[in-house]
Amino acid sequence: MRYWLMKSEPDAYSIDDLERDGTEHWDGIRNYQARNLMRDEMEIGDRVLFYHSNAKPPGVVGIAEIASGPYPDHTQFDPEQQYFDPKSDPENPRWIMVDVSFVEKLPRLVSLHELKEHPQLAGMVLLNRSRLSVQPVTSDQFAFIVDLARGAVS
DNA sequence: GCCAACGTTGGC
DNA sequence: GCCAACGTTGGC
Repeated sequence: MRYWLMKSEPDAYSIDDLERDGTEHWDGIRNYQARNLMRDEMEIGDRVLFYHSNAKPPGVVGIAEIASGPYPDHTQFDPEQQYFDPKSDPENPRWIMVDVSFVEKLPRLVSLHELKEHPQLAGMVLLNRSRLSVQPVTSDQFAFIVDLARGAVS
């Protein structure tokens, strides 16, 4: 199993929205690196740290899991949609998405500020090339952050 | 709202 | 293929 971190702006879609919905398709990814990870690396059952970006404060708020393989993101073909891509060929869709299911909310938010304080996490993609909205985390990083939220480490 | 970092586009 | 211009992300 692999581990991931996925960002969402809570004003657009929060962990509470995912808890309510249970499962949601992760549309709107328009970055090739993020797309390639979803298309080539993710597997059903992989665990995801749900991260609130552009939030006060930004941080990890919950756990989700990958619930489908990759399939075309329909929003790329709809001119009414924010994520419309006129250059994408319906015969060979440029953008894909996966389904994500709610697992649990963490007992507390682990803020970006707090993540930066732990040398164990210094290698996180989030803390280095922070713009990727879908990024891998190691099993150790994943476990450490969940332990932080649960008060099992400090 | 600012702006640094980064990604994409397109002229050459 | 280079790189300047432009657009987006996301912390602050």
